[in-house]
Amino acid sequence: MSETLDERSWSVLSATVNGYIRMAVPVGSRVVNRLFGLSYSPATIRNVMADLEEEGYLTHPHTSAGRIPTAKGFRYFVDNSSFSMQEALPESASLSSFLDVILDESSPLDLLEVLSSVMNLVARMTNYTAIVLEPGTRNEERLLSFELIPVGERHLLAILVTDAGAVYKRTVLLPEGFRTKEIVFLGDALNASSRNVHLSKIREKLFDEMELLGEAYRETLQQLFFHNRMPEMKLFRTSRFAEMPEFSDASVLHAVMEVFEEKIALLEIFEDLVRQGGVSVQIGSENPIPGLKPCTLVSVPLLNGSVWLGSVGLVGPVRMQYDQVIPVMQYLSVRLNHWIQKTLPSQSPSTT
Amino acid sequence: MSETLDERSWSVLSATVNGYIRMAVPVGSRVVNRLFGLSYSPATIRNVMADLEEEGYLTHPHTSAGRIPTAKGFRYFVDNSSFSMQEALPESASLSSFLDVILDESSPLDLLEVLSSVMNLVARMTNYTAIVLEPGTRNEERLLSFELIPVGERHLLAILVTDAGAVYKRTVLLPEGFRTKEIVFLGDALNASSRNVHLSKIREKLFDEMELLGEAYRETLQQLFFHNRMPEMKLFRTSRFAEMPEFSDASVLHAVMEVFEEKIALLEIFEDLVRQGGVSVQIGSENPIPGLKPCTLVSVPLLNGSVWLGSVGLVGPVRMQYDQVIPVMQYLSVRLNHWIQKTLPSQSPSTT
DNA sequence: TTTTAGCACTCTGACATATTGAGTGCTAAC
DNA sequence: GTTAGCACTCAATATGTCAGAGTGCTAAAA
Repeated sequence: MSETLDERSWSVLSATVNGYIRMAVPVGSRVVNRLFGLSYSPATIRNVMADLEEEGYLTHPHTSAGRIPTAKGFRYFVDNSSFSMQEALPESASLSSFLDVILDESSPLDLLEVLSSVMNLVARMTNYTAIVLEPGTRNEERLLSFELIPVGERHLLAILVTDAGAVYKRTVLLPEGFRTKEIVFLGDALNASSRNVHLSKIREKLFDEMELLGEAYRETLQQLFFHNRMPEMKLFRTSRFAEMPEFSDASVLHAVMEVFEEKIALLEIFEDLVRQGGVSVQIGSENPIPGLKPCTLVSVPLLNGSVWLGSVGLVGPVRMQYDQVIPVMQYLSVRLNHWIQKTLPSQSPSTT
Repeated sequence: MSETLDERSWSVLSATVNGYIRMAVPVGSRVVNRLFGLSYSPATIRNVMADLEEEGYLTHPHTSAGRIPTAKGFRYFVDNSSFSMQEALPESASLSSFLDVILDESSPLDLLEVLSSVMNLVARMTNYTAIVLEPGTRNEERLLSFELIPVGERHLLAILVTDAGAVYKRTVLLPEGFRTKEIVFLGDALNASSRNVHLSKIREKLFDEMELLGEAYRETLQQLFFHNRMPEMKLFRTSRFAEMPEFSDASVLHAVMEVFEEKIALLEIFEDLVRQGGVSVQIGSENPIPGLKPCTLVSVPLLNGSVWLGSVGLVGPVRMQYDQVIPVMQYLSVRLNHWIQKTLPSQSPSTT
């Protein structure tokens, strides 16, 4: 799709990108020549850079400044570099052994918790902001268990477990004169009859049966059975942004922080990236959120078969250490998805 | 304890504090005279200000600048002002009706969720950062229900409900050759025998009984019964700090953000403030966290009898709109604690 | 005795101006 | 095709000036 650069242009581009990533300052021909040991003189490099600028890979903040890679430049760099785990991250061994421990099948299983502790470590290792996302209610889930537990005099706690390992809970006040026994009985019946049935099916069935009941019953039943779990998103080390030079402008920083706080926009991005699978890299304005324009988002969806269970991601400045981040995320993608497939009950579409 | 200011000093101090809160800039004698309609001339006010400075209520950034209140000045101001809800916050009516809806006893009950939606609104109304804290496992809790639910082939989901409305859950892999039935039976027995008993008592009892069992059993039982819930802390609108002039210095902002991220330090503060009860105001360096020195924390513990269920708080710059924040938090203290006492099962210390 | 007016003084912040240096683009030589 | 040399540009820094806000002090007024 995109044209290919010749050997010399590529070496100049990649040196420029690497230099900018390392120093956060426009890099000039001299630096590229000296620090990266290119065998061309600064003058030649200047010529190449001028060409690269014309083709849209580099820019110029002002006449007498060095070059800065554009989004296109970063994109080309990312697409044409081959990153490898071993040389990238000195702590890669410790990440691997950490995963060995935490993904041990004998340890307690809670997706959000596992992902959180993993990404907490990754955030610390890479020095970028990590994201863990667990989407909200998904109708593809199947019921594993439904329990009603009386709490105090007039409350009932409903607990609903699905095959995705999700636990939904909700406490409901029973209206005056409500017969607790009846509803508990109904719950038991549901538990027995609807095991392994998709949640959406159960809802349909319940709606049909509820036609016969009175208003008060209906209301309470709705509350007990139809919980929606909100999507859950956790962020680690967002404070890093306050240290980075490209966010020294308070308004830029504020914009990013607001994106992190609202979460809805991020959720949508992750949703979109699920179908893509594998490691996605969105550089700068490649993502649709305005406040996130100065950032790059590297993300990985987690799937059990075709069911989306969650996503993990890393956010940093466009000037990100791609050579570290991408191998780490590739590695995580493999390990985590493997673990999910091995540990969670598989979801064959047979009983749909 | 602290000396009392005469009428005139007080009016100058309070005008200075109010002016500084409003404008975030050192206030001079002229401003105090004009904008606050004091009947003294700027010269007199200067004299008073010089006195107040000597006594430690005000400072001077440099010779020809206006005055800034010290922490002591703010403290005196807060202690000696009488704030009232109605005039303070124009949206107070909407807060009140929001609470009417969300604290309706017929709506589903989940402390963390309720507090979160309330403080989310409060953060938006006051334009400060709001905190909601639910402490971790508390041994004062009593068991309401214990359920074991088989998940898939070899997993067991343990769900433990306490009278504080807390739900603990944990999924455990059963070792090879483990007799599921036996352990479910054990769970049922516990459920029947230990209802309304304090968690700590149950643990002791279980420890005693476990002496008789083999290693594999012990391990699994531990995992099933002894969950610890981590403290849960939620923050709303932390991004506000990026907009405030006193945090335009990136390192100051970063320090605050790190405090918000680590959470442990904040947790300790909230723990300390529980015994104090009611609305606590910690101005500037009155709190022990270095990074939070330029901030004021206003907090309220939530108690069911003598049991600490959670806390809510607001964090802003020392230059905070105390006349808004304090009445709001007082109001919240009353409404939320009242709701908790009415809604949650009361905890009499009889079965201790 | 308390309050106020007046005045000299100080310091910041804004603005204008010079200076430096990094880096470019171009041309001519290798 | 590559490189050395040179004139040029522009940001960043330093220096200097000036206005304005605000103080502290003293002496007069209440």
